[in-house]
Amino acid sequence: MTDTDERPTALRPTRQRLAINAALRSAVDFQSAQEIHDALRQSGDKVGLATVYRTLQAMADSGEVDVRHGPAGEASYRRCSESHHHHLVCRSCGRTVEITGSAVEKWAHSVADEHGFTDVAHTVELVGLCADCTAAAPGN
Amino acid sequence: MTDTDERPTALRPTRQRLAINAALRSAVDFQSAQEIHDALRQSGDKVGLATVYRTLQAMADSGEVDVRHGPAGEASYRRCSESHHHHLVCRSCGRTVEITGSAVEKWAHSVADEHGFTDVAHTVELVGLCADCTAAAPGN
DNA sequence: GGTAAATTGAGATCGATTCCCAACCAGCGG
DNA sequence: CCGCTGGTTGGGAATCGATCTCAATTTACC
Repeated sequence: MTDTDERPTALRPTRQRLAINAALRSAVDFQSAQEIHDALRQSGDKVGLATVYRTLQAMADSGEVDVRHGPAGEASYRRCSESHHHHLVCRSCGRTVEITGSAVEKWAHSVADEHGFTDVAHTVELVGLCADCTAAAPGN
Repeated sequence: MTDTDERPTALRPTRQRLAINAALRSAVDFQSAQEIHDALRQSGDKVGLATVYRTLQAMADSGEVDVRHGPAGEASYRRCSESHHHHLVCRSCGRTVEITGSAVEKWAHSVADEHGFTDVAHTVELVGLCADCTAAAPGN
């Protein structure tokens, strides 16, 4: 365990990774891994699909990007602000709003603490109908 | 195009559908389609996997159930309008504690309202290390 | 320049979900 | 009551996204 744990990111800044990062930067919306892969191809950067998935996953893991699942279950990625936040998603049009909720953070910590839990992470997702979709709602 | 309507579902209350509905009712948490299918089998109700998927999808579409996606991307279903409780899960031993948080409910509603969203549902999950696992935690 | 470890990528594989299509079942008009 | 009709079912094939395998390549570092 000498250097075992102090070696979290032996990540090399390879061209592929930089390209993926750039692709994420230039995108405004959530993109699926395949869309990114495709975009990369068109940019002239030859990157394997596996690499895209690996990199995206690593980035999601380190919190550099947000992951979201579409209706079909496929994951989409988008670079996000570094601060911890959650999402409010429209279940009809998919519009996404980043929200922060210090109240939730505190609540999560206190609840965890109350039960003796430590190192707690939390996932919060709000799903509803945005104003537009509410107005355009059929069955309503 | 003219399906909009007053004749949304010529859905027959078949035994399969009732069985699936019952399975959802007896479950407390989100269940994947396959889990439901499996549970149905054990209950003696022979229902095809395809039928489970179809029915679940129809129910999700009509808003009878909520859909959620796990880390692997698989969909899980839960009948909505039920007790809003959440889980505090130990990421090491899997111990689970059921928790409630009216504070979160309120927060969710106010945030949604703030952004013009309506009919908001929320998913909250806390993951951490329970007391025992914290004590036994390796190295760090 | 040379070596070891990280990284890549093409294709195989996996797992979840959907599609296909013939058998089925329920309601009902004859 | 009987057979017709259309929604429904279900087993397995087809899809499709995501992951894994593993040899070749690249990079870091000496």
